[in-house]
Amino acid sequence: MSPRSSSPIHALDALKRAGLAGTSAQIAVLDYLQQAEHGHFGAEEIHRRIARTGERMNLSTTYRVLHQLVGAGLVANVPLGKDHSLYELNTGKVHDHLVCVVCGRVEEFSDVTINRRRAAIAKEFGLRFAGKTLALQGVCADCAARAHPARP
Amino acid sequence: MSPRSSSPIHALDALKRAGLAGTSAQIAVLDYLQQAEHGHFGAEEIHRRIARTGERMNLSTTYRVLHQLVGAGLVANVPLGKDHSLYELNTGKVHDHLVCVVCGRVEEFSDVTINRRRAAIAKEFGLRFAGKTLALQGVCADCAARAHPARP
DNA sequence: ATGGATGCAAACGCTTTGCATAAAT
DNA sequence: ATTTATGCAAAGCGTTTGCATCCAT
Repeated sequence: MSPRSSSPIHALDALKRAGLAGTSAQIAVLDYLQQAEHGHFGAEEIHRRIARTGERMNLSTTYRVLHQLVGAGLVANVPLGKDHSLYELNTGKVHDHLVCVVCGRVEEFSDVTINRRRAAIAKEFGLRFAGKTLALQGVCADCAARAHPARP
Repeated sequence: MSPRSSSPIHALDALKRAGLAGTSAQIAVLDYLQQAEHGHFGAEEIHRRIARTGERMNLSTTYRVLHQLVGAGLVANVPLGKDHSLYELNTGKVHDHLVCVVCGRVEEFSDVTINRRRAAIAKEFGLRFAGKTLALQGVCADCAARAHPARP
């Protein structure tokens, strides 16, 4: 893997620009999410990973920070189905997700046709658009192969 | 309103055909969902409404029955966003939902273009399609008007 | 000294479970 | 007699909250 080297300064910058205090907890969370761009994580996981780096932080703080970051528009919380919602860096790009129900892997995609229809439909129903949830669930190729090794 | 008159016999029929026992609890739940076709309800709500009819049923039984019905394909559980999932009669028709984040109203829609793109994308990613979640969230016309009565 | 951020523990809402009872075949 | 469904109460899970403390301005 080639994780872009840690960028706590960059994170601090972004936090300040977003009007947040830039506490060490905020930095730790945002920094982790930035390193793992295009990664999708549950709050527990984020917390656990940060704890591993030595940073000592309470889980409730992780939740609180996550809320702040979402509020500030730096992070997005994506509902991926029932009882499954993850946090990701908000890149500003509209996209949706594919989720493997076996291994939990998450991929992103973006489809202009879907996006257009989606907007049109909301308008049609007089819905002042506020958000969307689109996740395709299924079994990814790897997991399918693993389940039926006979027929790869 | 014109609620099609109660159809416990029809419900029992459907249950038997689906291989379920057809207990009074199962009948009550399915019947309620059938009467309210195109309605969307949380487990609590279903339970409460049934209780009102005199039928005495425990909430956990409601959940268990709901599971059975979903398993049998008679009912679908639709995740409508974070911490929001409702049960609806499974009519077999593919459709998605619009949700008003203010009043909670749920509308259904079905868009062939979206459905097609969705299938194509899943295939493209090698995802053996298993399900989808699409809900558009926003403020419905009524709630918008209520919020800004000056500018209807 | 003021306001926000934190840890901790306790509460939360929704859902599931264990177990003993009851019903149905 | 065996299986299946039910009620009840308790636990579960992920998340949120109250409160006292801590930190930074």
